[in-house]
Formats: sequence, structure tokens, C-alpha cells
Amino acid sequence: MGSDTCVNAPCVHDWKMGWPLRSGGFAQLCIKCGFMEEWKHGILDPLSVYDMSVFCNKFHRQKTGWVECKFCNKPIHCGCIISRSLFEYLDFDGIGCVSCVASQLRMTRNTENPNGSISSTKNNASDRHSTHTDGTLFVDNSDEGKLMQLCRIVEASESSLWNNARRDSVMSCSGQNNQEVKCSLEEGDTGFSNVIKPLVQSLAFSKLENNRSTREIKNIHEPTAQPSLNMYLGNPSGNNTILPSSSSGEILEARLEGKAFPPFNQGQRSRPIWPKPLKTGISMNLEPDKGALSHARIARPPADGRGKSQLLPRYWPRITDQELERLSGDLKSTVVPLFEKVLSASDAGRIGRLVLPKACAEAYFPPISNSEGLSLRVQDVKGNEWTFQFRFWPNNNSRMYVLEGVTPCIQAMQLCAGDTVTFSRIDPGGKLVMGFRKASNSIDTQDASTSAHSNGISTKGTTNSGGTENLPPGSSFADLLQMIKGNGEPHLNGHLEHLHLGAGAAGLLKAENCEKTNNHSPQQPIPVSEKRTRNIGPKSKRFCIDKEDAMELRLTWEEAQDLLRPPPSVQPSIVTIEDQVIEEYEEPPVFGKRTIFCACPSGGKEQWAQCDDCSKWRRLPVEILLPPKWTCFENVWDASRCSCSMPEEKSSRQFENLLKPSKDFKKRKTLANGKSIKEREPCGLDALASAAVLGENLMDPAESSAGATTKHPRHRPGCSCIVCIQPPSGKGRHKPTCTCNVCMTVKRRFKTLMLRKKKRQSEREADAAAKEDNNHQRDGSNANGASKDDTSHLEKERGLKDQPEAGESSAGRIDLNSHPNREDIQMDITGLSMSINNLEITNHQAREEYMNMNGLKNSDVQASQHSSLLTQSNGEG
DNA sequence: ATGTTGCATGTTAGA
DNA sequence: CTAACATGCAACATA
Repeated sequence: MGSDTCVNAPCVHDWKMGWPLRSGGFAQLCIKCGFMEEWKHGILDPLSVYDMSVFCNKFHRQKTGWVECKFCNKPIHCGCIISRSLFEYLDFDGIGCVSCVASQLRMTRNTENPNGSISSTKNNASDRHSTHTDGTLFVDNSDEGKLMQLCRIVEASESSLWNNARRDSVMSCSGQNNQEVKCSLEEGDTGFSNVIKPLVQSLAFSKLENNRSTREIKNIHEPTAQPSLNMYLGNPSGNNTILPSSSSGEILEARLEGKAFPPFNQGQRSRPIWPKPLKTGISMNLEPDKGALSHARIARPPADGRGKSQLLPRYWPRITDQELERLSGDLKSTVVPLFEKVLSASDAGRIGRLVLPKACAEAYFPPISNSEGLSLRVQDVKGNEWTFQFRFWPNNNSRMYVLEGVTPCIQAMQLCAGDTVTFSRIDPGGKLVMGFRKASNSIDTQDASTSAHSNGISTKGTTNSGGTENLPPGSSFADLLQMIKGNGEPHLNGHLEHLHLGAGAAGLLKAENCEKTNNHSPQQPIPVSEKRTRNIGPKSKRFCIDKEDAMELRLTWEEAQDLLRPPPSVQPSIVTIEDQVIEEYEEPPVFGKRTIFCACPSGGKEQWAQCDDCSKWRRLPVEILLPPKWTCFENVWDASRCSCSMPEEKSSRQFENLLKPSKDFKKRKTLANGKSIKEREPCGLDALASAAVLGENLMDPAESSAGATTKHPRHRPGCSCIVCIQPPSGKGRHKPTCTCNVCMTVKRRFKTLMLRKKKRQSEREADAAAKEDNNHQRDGSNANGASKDDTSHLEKERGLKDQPEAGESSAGRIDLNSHPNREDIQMDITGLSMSINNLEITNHQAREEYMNMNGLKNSDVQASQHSSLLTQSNGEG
């Protein structure tokens, strides 16, 4: 994983650390430069890329486990309490990175300074961030006070030279309100590890930034009606410092329209920034850099679109330096990244329609007034031109924009769901170019060749040359897990980052690399008139991450907590903050050995671990955390079993039972791994509700819906839907008052269900009434003409109309996950829930009769009662 | 029988 | 709560 050399200049990130975040997603850390980034939903979250350097580089553990620190540019696992409480000290409605906070002070000073070249005001909360570019923010005095407090807190726990140095720098930043922020660390400092360097860079701003031209500063700090896209390209020379910008042209600017963007963009990162003479846009005149630049840029989309709505960060184009390099063939072209989109199953599927984010479509594509839309020529990686139909459908009161006819292109690019397509514009000319980026774990398991292809492509400039930049979460997490499993170096070969832009437009790219790997690439743009698209695969085989790696993604934060161990042979110091006792370590946590906890006959708990040498299981004290490698010889807790030659304490059968939970887990994985749908059909909402609320095991626990289902294509690993969030065993009695996620979801969905039913019913009634009216009118006009035929026809019509309704219900439209075997019951229950309600309350005997009449088992009625109760509790009774 | 189209609908993230 | 968007699905078209 990663490169072995941490170049001084652009760090080829070596993502050695990774951990899931409480908030979802996961974070990873480059052990070389300390850069950390966070991913959510498979997308690098620009809002959560922290400069985490300054305040502490310790690692904290609390009872709750390791968590990410919002402040430290390290593999920080600050205790969540400390993290949270400290965070509040810097919480400007978001994450306040250190360099920004320090900058704030400077900016405050500058703002206060009437002679300063920067004058800016902030009118609202968002503006407080909105001027944040390259690490500058405003902060008000109260915030500053918090910062001071924070610094004091941190100071108390700082001890090392490094920390002191950093603290000093911080304190000098924070403590001198009316002085220029000066950082004591310079680039040349050698006493610190590489990890520190980004920090140095991030701190080495004071003088440099003040050297910036007034215009630039103005650009940066002007109230953000026009926030800027600032993309600095890597300096091939590898200078690791922030160079003073002397020209306004050094900043690539793409002005944004309208609203202020969230404050933390790439400029906030602690990564090195190398200004490079640029023209407007991303200049193409870079020399290819042999030392791979691998820093991802989150390019804010340009604001020259018409769209007024702010693009969600997930559509912000992610550009790496390498990618920019790859674009660097044409000296005259300027690439303006517009947006990107992770392909959904539908997008990559057979339909050949790519749903465009509305805001992006409206912002960057030509305006269309009729739903027919227009043909859009887009150039692909090889310069091939594709013609898509850009159109929209009315959707509610809005529009839904799609690109039609994308299948050939998608196929040519060998994309599948989970991959990312990027749209950029080449200026001048405004030509649209479409790039792509393969998600390493976007393994279309239906198409091994695709997968192999994706893994096999070794394109020029691919960061895999050792760099693992932008490691997508899946891959990284799999890597992490591999580490945990002790598989040695995690593989990364599936990790590809492509952003190919049209070679034809500029001769930019050496597309032959792509060609080599794309042996059967059709590459023949299909005119949009021939809309028929080839199928990517059968509908039943839509995107479904069922590879083991993907399943591993389901490892929860809590599960991961179990694996994190304090660094071996490092004694923590104890810090008490806000009455929270926190262990503080100088070293990051390590991934520990997986152990098994179980209840011992005496009622307590016991922990079991397996020897790495002899694979025998040894009992451990519950509180013990083992290092990743552990053998019997290290069993200091049981002298009688401190050698591999000693027999196991329990019989193999006992261990089988002991291991059952983990087997269940594997079983779930297996179930999710391509067994027939029927075998693991999830139960329906009703069954789920019953299972959740009653704790009834309505189906084989092994087939419970804990694993990802495929009946509903949206259920994928990581899916948080009600089916997928069910506890593994499907057991566990929930009280009617339970407010757990499952119960709440059940309740909410029941509410929705009932509302819908109500709505339908009222619509039916309205419809019937309208027809009645018509009928009466007709009757009136026909004088005596009301014939029986008419009536019967009407009745028939009404009957027919009602039929599909019933059919619709019974067809299980309400919940596609309904278990066929459960649907009868479900519909009975649904249909009779009201009566059951009454029965329950008023007439027990009638209820019995009802049960007998309907042949319902008691549990079913109980389930229905619960359903009804739930409905009732939601005011739907 | 299979593919395409146009829209409907369910889900969910963000306001 | 709502807009956005992912997906379902029926009607229609085509092989």
C-alpha cells in the first residue's frame, strides 16, 4: 500500500491508517505527511477534511473508544468527549481547522487594522466561513476566547518538545491578538517527522500570505457573493513551501455564483499548496511531473453556470494533481471541472439514462425548455465524441434531468455503478468532456472482466504507482481490514483514479494506455438517433456490492472500536477534562487482535483469544486488550496455559458455540454473497415490525434480513434501511415504547403507509362521487333514461377500478420487501387493522372469533395489534 | 420476448 | 418538510 518513499515535495500519500467515523464514512491518514481525509458515502467529503495538526498530537482513549479528533492532523483518536468538548471551543458552525483558526486571529487583527488591505464583514453565520479560502476565516472575540481556552486545555496536556513547539506556535497565534501571527516552525526545521510537515506548511502562512497581492487577498476575502475556486497546481520542482504569490494570475479562479459555499474546501487542507502560474481555469501548461503529485483537489464548481442552487459537495469535481498533470498536454487549453457524479445502478444500468443532478444540469448544460431536450456532444477520454440527449422529465413540480443514450459511452469506459463520471469543460470553446474515475470496489461482480479490467488498467499517471491518493473508502477499508486480518500489505491494485479528458480536444492524453486495456472497446459513438443501447447486464443483476470487501464495509464504528488497541508498551497519561478521564497516548492506537466475548456460566463475561501460533483459544480477563499478534506465550493471565503445548480449556464443541456469533456474521455475509434471492428474502414491513416490536422470530434467524438483501436493489452493504439495520439475529424484544431506530422507522413507515391508504381511499371516494354526479347529470339529461345496464356498467366500472387497488395492495406494492408468505397475513392485518384495534379495546371475545374466522395465529394477531398500536400511536388509528 | 419511454413513486439528504 | 434523485413499472415499440 502506498509508496515507500515519502518525497519531500508532494507526498505520495501512504494511507496506513483508516478508521470508521462515528458520523459514518471513514477517515484515513497518510502516515507520511499526516494528511487526513474523510470519506462519506464513497466521496471525499470536502467539509470534513481537517487540518488536524496543531493542538495535540496525542491519542486519546475513553471508555467509548477511539474517535477522530477534529483538531489534530494525525491519526488522532481523541476521546470523543474531549474531542467534542474541545470542538465546541472552535465550533464555528462547523469544523475549525487549526490553520484557519490561527488565520482567524490574524484576520481579526487585519480587520481591526484600519490600514490593512483586507476589509471584510460578515453578516451571517455562513459568511463567517465563506471567506475561507486557503485557510482564512474570521472569528469573533468570543470564538477567540474559546480558542484560548482550548489552547490552555491542550497546553495542559502537551509535554513533548514538539508539542511545546507547536503549542508555542499556536499560543503565539492565539495569544497575541494584536500581533501578526508568527509560527515558530519553518520549513527547514528538521527535528520533526514528515508528519509534521504539512503542519509546518499550514502554519507557514503568516508572512507569505501577507505578501500576497492586494488583489488576491481581496479575491479571497471579499464577502462571498463570488466565492472562488482556487486550484493550485503542484509545483513540479517539489518545493515544499508555500510560495508567495505575486501575481493575481497565480490563482485559478472560477467564480461561483450565488450562495456562499461551505467554508472548508481544499484550500483548507493542510496539504502543501504550490502556486503555479496559471491562466484562468486550470492551466494546462504544466510539465509532467515525474514525482507523482497525488493530492486530491476538491474543486469547487465554477460559478458561471446559470443554476442558482448550490451544488452539493458530492458533486464537486475532485481533481488530483496527477489528474491535472494528465491534462497538461495542451498548453493552451484550460479545463474547468464542472461536476462529477457517482454512477448509480440506474445510471450504469441498461436503461442508458444518466440522471443528472439538477443543479449541475441547470448550471452547466444548455438551458432546455421542452422535455425533448437537445443533443449534447460530449467528448470522452479518447477524444471520441458522443452525442447524448440532454433532456428532462417533469417531476413533481420540478424537473429531472437525464442524459440519454449514455450506455455505449459508459460501456466504452467500462464503468459500472459506483464509478464516477466527471464533467468538465475545456475552454476556450466550452467543449464538454467527460472523464471517469473507477471506484476500486465498484466491482461489478456480474462482469468479472470489467472488474479485472478495472484492476488491471495501469494508466499513465495513475496514482497507483505507489501513491494511493484518494483511496476510495471501500478500498481503504478493505485494506484496513486486511491489515487487521494480518494479511500484510493491503492490496491496492483495484484502486484507480482516472480522470481522462478528451485527447481529441487537446491531444492532452496518452489514451493509448487506456486503449491497451480496453480491447473490446466499442468506442464508436452511437448517434443519439440510434437510441437503442446495449445492455450492461440483466436487470436482476444490477449493481450489488457483494464482494467480501464490500461486506466488510459493514463493519461498524463500534465493531472497529473493538479492534483498536492502545499502542503497545506505551503508558498513557491521564487527562481529566470536564470530569472526563481520558487516557492520552503518545502513539496512535493499533489494530488489536480480535477476541470473543461471551457470558461465562457464573454470569460474568469472559474473553477468549486465539493464539496466532497454535490457534488454540485462551481465556483472558475481560478488560484485556490484545495486540494484533498474540500467542500463548504471552498469556500472562493463565500460567497453566501460557504455552502452545497446553491444551485448550474448552472442548472444540464448546468453542463452536462460542464462535457461533462470528459464524453468524459470516453466514450473513455468505447469504448476501449471491445466494438466490428467494432463499434470503427479507420479510415485509409487517413482518419486520413484528420482529422488531414483538421480538418474534418470524423467519429463520439465519435468513433474517440482517445481511444485505437484493430483492430491493437499494439494499446494499451499508444500507441503512429498515431491513438492513435490523439486528443480526432478528431477535430481541422491543417494547412498544421503544424508540430505537428500527422501531421508529417502523412507526414512521406505518404512518406513511396509512396516510397513503387514507389518501387513496379519499381519492377513490372523490372519484366515485364525481362519477355519481356525472351519473345524476346524465340521468337528469336522459329524463327517464336510467337503465339498469348503465347502473351495472357503472358498478362494474367501479368494481374494476377497485380491483386493481386491491390487487395493488396485495401485489405488495406497499413494500417490495414483503415476504410472499407473509403478505397474506400482512394484507389481512392491514385490511383489518382498524377492526382489530376496536377488538382489542372493546371486545375480546369478538377478537377471538375474528381470529378463528380468519385462521390467524395468535402471534399474527399480536403482530397486527402491534401494527395497529403503532398506527394508533402515530395518530393514525 | 425483449427493449424503450415516460412518468410515477419511494427514499433520503438537506434546508 | 421538501426537493432531489434512484428506481419501478406500465405502455408501447421493435426484433
